[in-house]
Amino acid sequence: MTREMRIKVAAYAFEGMSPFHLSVPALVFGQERELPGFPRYEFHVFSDRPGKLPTNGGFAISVEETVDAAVDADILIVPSWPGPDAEASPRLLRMLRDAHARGAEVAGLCLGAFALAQAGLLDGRRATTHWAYADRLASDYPAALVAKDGLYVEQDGVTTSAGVVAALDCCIHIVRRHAGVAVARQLARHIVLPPHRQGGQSQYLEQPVDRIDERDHFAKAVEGAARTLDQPHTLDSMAAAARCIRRTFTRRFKRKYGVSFGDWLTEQRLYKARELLESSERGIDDIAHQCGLGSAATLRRLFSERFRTSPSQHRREFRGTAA
DNA sequence: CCCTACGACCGCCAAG
DNA sequence: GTCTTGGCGGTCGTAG
Repeated sequence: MTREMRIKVAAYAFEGMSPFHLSVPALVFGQERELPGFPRYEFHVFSDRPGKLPTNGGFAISVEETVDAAVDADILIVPSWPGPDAEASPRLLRMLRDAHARGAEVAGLCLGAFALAQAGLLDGRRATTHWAYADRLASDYPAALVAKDGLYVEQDGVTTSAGVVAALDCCIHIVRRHAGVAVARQLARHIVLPPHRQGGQSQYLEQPVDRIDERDHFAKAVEGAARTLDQPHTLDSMAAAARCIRRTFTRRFKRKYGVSFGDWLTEQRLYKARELLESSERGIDDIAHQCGLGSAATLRRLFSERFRTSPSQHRREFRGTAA
């Protein structure tokens, strides 16, 4: 994206929506910023029925543009959605499909994922939504690959984000795609947010339970593994720590976190590896061992599968453009 | 390329 | 009747 080009961002609004959801993209895309390299966004809010739109926040907003405002948008955002059963208008569905087909970014924040799903954009793609509705999304749209961990998920220009606050992480991610890591980090710093929060929404799900029940062996076992990623963790060792049989551990883990233990462990290790790549000068092999990934070869393979770039390339990009 | 060993994963069913 | 657990066994992916 060149600096002179205006990037048109269109966000969908509806009656009774939460004002917070709309203000997240507005915060990121809706104002000029002094940051060097920050793209010039042009922010539009549109609705099926323009006019005065009551929100659930006790005040109304005035929306002037119709769905047609999205016809040439570079980024199309559905910041929220009335509910899993709400049906998108044919025009909105067409806009979503067309936007994706012409290469525009499409994002569904929080329940907005349901609108994207209705448009068929989540078919065969990784996606997420508010944790309380993740099961619903998965069962209503079996073709969508619903991930229950992670704050947001992006594939092929289709981005969905988890709970309410993750929308901000998600919008910053979109900026990162357009303007690079450095600009995204500056932006994040400007609006007071760690440059890239990670850890998955599972932690929000589990924390209250963990605090209430101090003797929850299962939670302790998982926390222990997360703290000692450099060490090997097998299902047997985890089961022993959780005081149950292996099969019970895998079953409980899958139910609580939505992914298998192995996949979760690898994910945690890759996050740690990326963190070390960014914040230390250690060699790749050293980092691989620190993260329990065994060897540099394994780290390279998994890293590129997960982040679509090599460890050294990631480090170079992060350094090269860092502010 | 195949083969083997091993661990992870998960469907299934019986028992509590 | 239901929910969870223990346990079996088959399949799959990976390392060597």
